[in-house]
Amino acid sequence: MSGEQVKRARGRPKTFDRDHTLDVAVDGYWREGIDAVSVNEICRRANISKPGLYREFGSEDQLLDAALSRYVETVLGPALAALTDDRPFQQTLDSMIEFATRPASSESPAGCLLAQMCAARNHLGPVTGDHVDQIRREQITHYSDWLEKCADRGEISLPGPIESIAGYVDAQMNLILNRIAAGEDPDTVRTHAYLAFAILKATDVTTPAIGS
Amino acid sequence: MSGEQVKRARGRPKTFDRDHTLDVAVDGYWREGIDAVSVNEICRRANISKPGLYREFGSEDQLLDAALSRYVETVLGPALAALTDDRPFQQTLDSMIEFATRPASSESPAGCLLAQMCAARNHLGPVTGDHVDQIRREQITHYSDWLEKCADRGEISLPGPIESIAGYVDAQMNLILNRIAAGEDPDTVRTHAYLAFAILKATDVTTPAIGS
DNA sequence: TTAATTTCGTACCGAATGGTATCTTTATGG
DNA sequence: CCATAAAGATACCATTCGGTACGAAATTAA
Repeated sequence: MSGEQVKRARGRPKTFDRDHTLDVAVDGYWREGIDAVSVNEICRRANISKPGLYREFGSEDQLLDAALSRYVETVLGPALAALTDDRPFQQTLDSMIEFATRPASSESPAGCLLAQMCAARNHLGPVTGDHVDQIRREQITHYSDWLEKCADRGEISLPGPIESIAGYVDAQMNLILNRIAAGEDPDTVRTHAYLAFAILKATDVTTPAIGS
Repeated sequence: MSGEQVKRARGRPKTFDRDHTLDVAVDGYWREGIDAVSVNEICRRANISKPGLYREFGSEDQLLDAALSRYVETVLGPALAALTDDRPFQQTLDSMIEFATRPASSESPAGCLLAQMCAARNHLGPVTGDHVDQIRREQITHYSDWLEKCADRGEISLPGPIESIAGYVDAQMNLILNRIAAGEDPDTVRTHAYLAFAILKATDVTTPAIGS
């Protein structure tokens, strides 16, 4: 048996279910929108007391931050793992788009909590806001690495600096996710997605320099 | 001249300044976000009483609807007029993108109130919601007409049914507007915008080269 | 003047919000 | 067995929200 016989802390044993609370919070924020779910409502759904929640998380901002962390761990991280599988570009792109255009189900809501937070960046508290910025930077880096490998393999051509293209990919993915979350037709959004990513396949490019 | 000597209505003369109130509402919703400006706040800023506002508009939903109407009349309509000027495709596109990526100024906020409402479609009341849907359909029709003319002139090639491409253009314009509203760098957004619209110029599709 | 009519705005409503003060409960340490 | 400590939750706080009851004010019609 594990020597995990931890010396209990001094006072009354904690019964607060952090995991369940975060599950409830993530699901609510993701499915109905951040602004549409109050702290009170989360307490009601998770069947916990408000002071209990505040003892655990400190503030609404920090609760949102914790929910984002959990979302990244359980949903976004696994999904982005597809980028490092070194499969052919088209295969990876297909699975990314297929994943992003999945409509809401009883298991997981449509869209993406992070994309939603990006869109509402202005309304976020300082903690969550900084966290979102950081995650997004990391995400763009992931896209950048992915694109670089595909370009090295000659599977795509980059019509611009790779950081810029990675930012483009990120923006387009967020667009897809938020359109799906808004209830738009998945087929339409998929078609538009392939249009937007077609610029990576155009092998004839000599892109006319744009802008100044 | 003016036989405008209107017989005054029966009771106390109205002093409610509808125009000014709508100016205040549009500016607030547009600049700070719909959810970030309450009815109370609009009353405060417009220096009107709340019952006065409710007597004029009926409900928050209807106030938002009236604000949208005003926005379309004074901002969106004039801006979309560029689509019917029959200028060369590239010129029209340039001015559209230039207009959409204009950062916030003291005169007009960044982004677009309609694009903002589209993104928050779920949180809108029934009146405003239906109105947004209708305006968006009209807008896509405008894009469709514009694209059709440009295609007829051989200035662009359409990589799909025109309704689909018009929807793509609409989605991309909304993306641009909302990124600018979120405070992103205009140059970056512009670069990405030209990437997204590059699919219309792809002359690799055996397009009869224009004018040699 | 007086009655009818219309608009005005103060002052209020109940509900919901994010956040806490405080007392009770349950544990450990001496 | 009592003190200390931690976590429990009820019941409350001030504020804001969208929305309204209602009497005062201002006008026309008689």
